Amino acid sequence: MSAQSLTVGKLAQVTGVHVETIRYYQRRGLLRIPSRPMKGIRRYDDSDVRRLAFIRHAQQLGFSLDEVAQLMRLDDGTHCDEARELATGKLADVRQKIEGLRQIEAVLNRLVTRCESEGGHLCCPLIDALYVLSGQAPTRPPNA
Amino acid sequence: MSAQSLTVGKLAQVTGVHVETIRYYQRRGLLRIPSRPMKGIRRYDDSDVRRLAFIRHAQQLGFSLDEVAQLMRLDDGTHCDEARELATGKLADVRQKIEGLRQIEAVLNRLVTRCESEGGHLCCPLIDALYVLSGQAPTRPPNA
DNA sequence: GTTGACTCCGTAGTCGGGTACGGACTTAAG
DNA sequence: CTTAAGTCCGTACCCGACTACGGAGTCAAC
Repeated sequence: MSAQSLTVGKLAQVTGVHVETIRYYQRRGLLRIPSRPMKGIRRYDDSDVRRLAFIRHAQQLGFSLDEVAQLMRLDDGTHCDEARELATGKLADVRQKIEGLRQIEAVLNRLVTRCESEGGHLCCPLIDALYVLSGQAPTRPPNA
Repeated sequence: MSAQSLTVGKLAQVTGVHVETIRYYQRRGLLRIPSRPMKGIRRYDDSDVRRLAFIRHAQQLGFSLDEVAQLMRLDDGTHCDEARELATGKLADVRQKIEGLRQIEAVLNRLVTRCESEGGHLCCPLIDALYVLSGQAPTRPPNA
């Protein structure tokens, strides 16, 4: 059931990507804009379905749309090195994020545990700690 | 050298938080707005310095500004349980993010490794894989 | 008493990845 | 032939956390 000659609506349906999002990707240059035959409706095919899958997969691995565009431009079999470099960089980013989150996890876990044991009668050790906290956790916590 | 009677500029200087950001926090209700004596200039003190530190620390642990506001409202010693609940929830979030990133790391690592060994002559295994990738990685990859 | 730095305040813009709206058009079904 | 659904297109809006701008007022030094 591979797809040939789909309308945007159908393309959206089979890929699970909203019509507006498809148009957004086209504006961003991630997806071709098929010509419209005599002012008619644009038609999409299997290659568009595949491209949308590519975009989704790359996004799931943490690539931004700009990076996805870069990757697509490298898709001619002769730029394997560059693609690998991009992925290697992303892998480093991911590992760094994991490390940052682990530090956060440790601090948060310590605070919660302390709070549970010391309990809150007249003060909450957790909230008190937030005023003071030394620079253990990364300076760039959320996202980045 | 604790601070008393600072101007916004000085407060910004000692806390490292930009003046505009301080005003933004005030608009969001995270920081008090001292009254201005006879149309003069607003004065800040040590408690404001401490509050800004609180905000920064909580942010570093991944709390949004709305959550920081919540935490601050709980700072009277009698709401330790609620605060702990917030932190416990955040801890769960962080762990989930770590798990997601670990899956991403694994996939990315596999792709890069495969790409290195198979090398790119006429095709790049990495890019080819992005078209196909089965749903291994989390559906919500970046941030979230 | 003037100059220049700083403050106050409202409003608007930034980034990334979309989502929503609305009018004009085309197309398929009845 | 009409009507309803779907398409096309531009534009504006959303989130969160800021950042920038610009005019008016204030304050301290010289």
